[in-house]
Amino acid sequence: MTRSEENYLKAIYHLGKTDKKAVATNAISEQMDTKPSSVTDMLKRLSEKGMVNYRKYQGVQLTEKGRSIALSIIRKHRLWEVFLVEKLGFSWDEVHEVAEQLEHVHSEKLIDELDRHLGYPTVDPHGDPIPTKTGEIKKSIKKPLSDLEIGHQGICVGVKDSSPAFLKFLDKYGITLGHVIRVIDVEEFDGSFHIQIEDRQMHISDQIANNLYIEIN
Amino acid sequence: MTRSEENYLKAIYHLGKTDKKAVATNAISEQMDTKPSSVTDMLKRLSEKGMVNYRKYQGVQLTEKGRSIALSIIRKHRLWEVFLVEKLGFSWDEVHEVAEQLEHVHSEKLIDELDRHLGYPTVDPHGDPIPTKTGEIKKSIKKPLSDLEIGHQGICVGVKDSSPAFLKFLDKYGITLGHVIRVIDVEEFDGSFHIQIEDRQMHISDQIANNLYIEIN
DNA sequence: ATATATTTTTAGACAAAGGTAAAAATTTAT
DNA sequence: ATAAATTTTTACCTTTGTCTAAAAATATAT
Repeated sequence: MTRSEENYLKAIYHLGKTDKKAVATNAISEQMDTKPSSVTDMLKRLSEKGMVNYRKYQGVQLTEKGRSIALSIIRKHRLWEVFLVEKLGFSWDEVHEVAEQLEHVHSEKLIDELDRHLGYPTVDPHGDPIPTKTGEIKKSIKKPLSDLEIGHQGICVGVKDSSPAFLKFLDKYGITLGHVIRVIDVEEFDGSFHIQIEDRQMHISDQIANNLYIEIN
Repeated sequence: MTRSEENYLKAIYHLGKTDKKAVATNAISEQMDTKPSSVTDMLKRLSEKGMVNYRKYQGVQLTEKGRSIALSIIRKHRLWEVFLVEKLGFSWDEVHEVAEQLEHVHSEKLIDELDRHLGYPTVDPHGDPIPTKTGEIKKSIKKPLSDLEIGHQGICVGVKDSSPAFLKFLDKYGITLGHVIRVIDVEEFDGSFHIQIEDRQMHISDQIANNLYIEIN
């Protein structure tokens, strides 16, 4: 497996994980920031290798083999993210780029020992589940705050849009990863949210609520 | 810098570090396990980029820029080796291959934090010095046991030939990395060594003595 | 249902990094 | 000082992974 092949498998996994339908060439090209023609080339290569089922003009789906490799890359990515945050003091929004590189280091022993070193974590710093060695993965229990019903609560684990402006907003109002957030009420006329965050209460727009990911237990 | 360019710079550094003369194309090709023609191509590329001084048929030398990059790769390689041994429980002879991959991960913050996490080590698990962030490196203080004078001692830090047969021999006689070894006497007629290792004494052939690296303080 | 728009594929090119085989330069040996 | 041997380079080919431009297939709209 080359690095590029691994990245394609990962992209196809992420694009296909919600519904079980085939993933479109253009969707992959957008996700990977390459041209559709390059994607077509790679899909043929991956198909040759038995990693995907590809039918011209119909999109692709991962085979069992492809899915298993994709999950092993995701496992590595998320374990490294935990390492960077827990051991090296990175903040949750700095880890992605570095983990993108570390995930391609090949060594079974390395990842097994890293897992042990970290105490066998089950989620990464963004609240996403870490696949097991055998490729099992818990369905993500993360959803936008805006999907919570009144009275329900969860832990703030991430953001959808991580623009500097939004991150600055969170900082300003003291909203941090790990905080417990409960929906107290939703305004009828503008869809804004009245929330309890730790020991205080505040109002946020539905746009903000839609960008905040909450983990429910 | 591509991965391949980084590997060439590292190879040229290692081949050139003893004497200050230019490094030959064939030497590089042997070290990197590629063909001389491929080396010539790469030397031209590196020369374009100002990493080496290259004169046709005369070999290459690193420029300041090239040397500095080579040292930063070596720094990363050795810090990762320390990490693998100290934190993940690898043995000193398992780390090389994995460190070869990790050394190409690009992130200044990553390596700074790793250095801190490891307590700013100065040597890797083989006793080789770790270059500083600014590219200074202590001359290696490692030499074969056979170079020690009678009465002198040092710490066993590695082997020259790491064949399984030799490693098995060391295991059998309980010679381990980190042991203090002192030369008690050298036999005139066969050059064999009488040594003190930790709390016991033993006899080893000059061939063995030549294969054991000792660090002197 | 046919025309238009969009998506996907093909064809052909390029750069990186490698390889072969032959030519050129350098070194060594007589 | 030549001849022979060795080293290095050149010229050209291969694979990976990308791109552009044009052609083909599919989807959408009137």
